[in-house]
Amino acid sequence: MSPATPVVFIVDDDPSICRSLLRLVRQTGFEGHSYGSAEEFIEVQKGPLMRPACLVVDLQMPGLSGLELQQHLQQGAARCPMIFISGNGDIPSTVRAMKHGAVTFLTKPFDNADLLRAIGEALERHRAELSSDRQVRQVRDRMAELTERELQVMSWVITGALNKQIAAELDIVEKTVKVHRARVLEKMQAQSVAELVRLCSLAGFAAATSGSAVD
Amino acid sequence: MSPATPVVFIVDDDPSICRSLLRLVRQTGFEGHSYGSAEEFIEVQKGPLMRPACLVVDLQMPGLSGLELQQHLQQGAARCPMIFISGNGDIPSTVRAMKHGAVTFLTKPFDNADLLRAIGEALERHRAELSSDRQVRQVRDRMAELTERELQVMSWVITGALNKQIAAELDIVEKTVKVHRARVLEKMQAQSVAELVRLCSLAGFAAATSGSAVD
DNA sequence: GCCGCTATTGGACCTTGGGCCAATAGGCCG
DNA sequence: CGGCCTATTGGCCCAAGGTCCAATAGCGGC
Repeated sequence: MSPATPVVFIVDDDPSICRSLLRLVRQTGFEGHSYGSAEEFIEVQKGPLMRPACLVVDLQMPGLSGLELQQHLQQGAARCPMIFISGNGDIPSTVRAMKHGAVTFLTKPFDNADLLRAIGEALERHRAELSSDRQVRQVRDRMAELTERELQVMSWVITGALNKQIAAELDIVEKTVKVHRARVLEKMQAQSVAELVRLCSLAGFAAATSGSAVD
Repeated sequence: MSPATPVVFIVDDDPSICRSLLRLVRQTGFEGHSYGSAEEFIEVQKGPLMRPACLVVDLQMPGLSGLELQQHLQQGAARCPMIFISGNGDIPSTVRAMKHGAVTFLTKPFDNADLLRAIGEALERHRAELSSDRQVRQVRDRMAELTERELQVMSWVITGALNKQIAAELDIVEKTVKVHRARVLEKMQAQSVAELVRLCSLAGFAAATSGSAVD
């Protein structure tokens, strides 16, 4: 929850653009780093980002293009919102970038205020994403400590099934279910079934074959 | 769940485009309707859409533009995915359309296959949206039947609070909480607290001041 | 004033959940 | 082979949830 300074990464093959943008973001109070190519950025920024960040990237560059960089990052660890800038971008590129989650697509020459607005939005988006990811990871970590049996029991508990029903389902005695259930709540650090349900839904953990009340 | 034929609305001020697109979508097996202006479409399509639908709309039109139509629909009942087509669209328009949820933005002349692909995606998206909306509406309807007191009790029940705690919180006797709790489960058609939690989270109903296990 | 809805409470009774202590059995590792 | 972990079960007991029947009180409407 530490308010680490947001960082803005700039990827452009034109050094003068890099310098100019760096100056702008630093003046605004962000940390800034620039890279002359997508490959260079990928090389340097391998691990997952631990603080709010965003990318300002040129569409056309020698080597990997902005769109290719976007695609590359989406399946990597260093995902973060991207802002595209381009001197002569086209609509198909814009559509593709936006469909893949770009914050915006600016055409040169652009207004500094527009870029800063976009950066603000990107950082905010990333902040929310990081926070959500942290929660999910935390829940997943706890879930990883469960034994296979406990996982099975949990998947039934969160459907609202009674211990008796779970016991029948797993072909064990009700007493055993109680033991597992208790350990599940303990390991998951949930004070109640309601909270357990919440945690599981947060982590995208599906309940066992349950009948939902809504079609 | 009836597999009603999907419908494609076409909004373009050029009658020949309308005719041509209508022919295309009808040939493909969809129902098609065309309108010569955004206003005309708005006038005809007031109520909420009950089956998969999408809009193919020209960016520039006399009167309301495609973007303005998009904005208008977003706060109305007849929301549905939009596909923009334009002879001379620009990147800012594209960005704006995409940020507001457009499926894609095609430039004339475009490939029929591209349009059909986009229509397919739009209809699929709308199908999912309709299904999700239906669920939410169903839960909301049930919730609307709850008395104020029952609503209060529910908001505590889904935090996992004990009847005793809820009683203290609302300054009533535990017995009363049990009565409300039972009526809540009945009215919400939930077989268990777990299911109730799920329903509430689906409908975006927040729990009472609860302490979550995740920060 | 009577009726219906809602909120509230009481009591009796049964079912469930959960904690505590203890024990057996299989599998894995040093 | 003796620990350690996991799964499993038993008994005992208490707390909490759920159900049925019943009753009082306030409030708006006919």
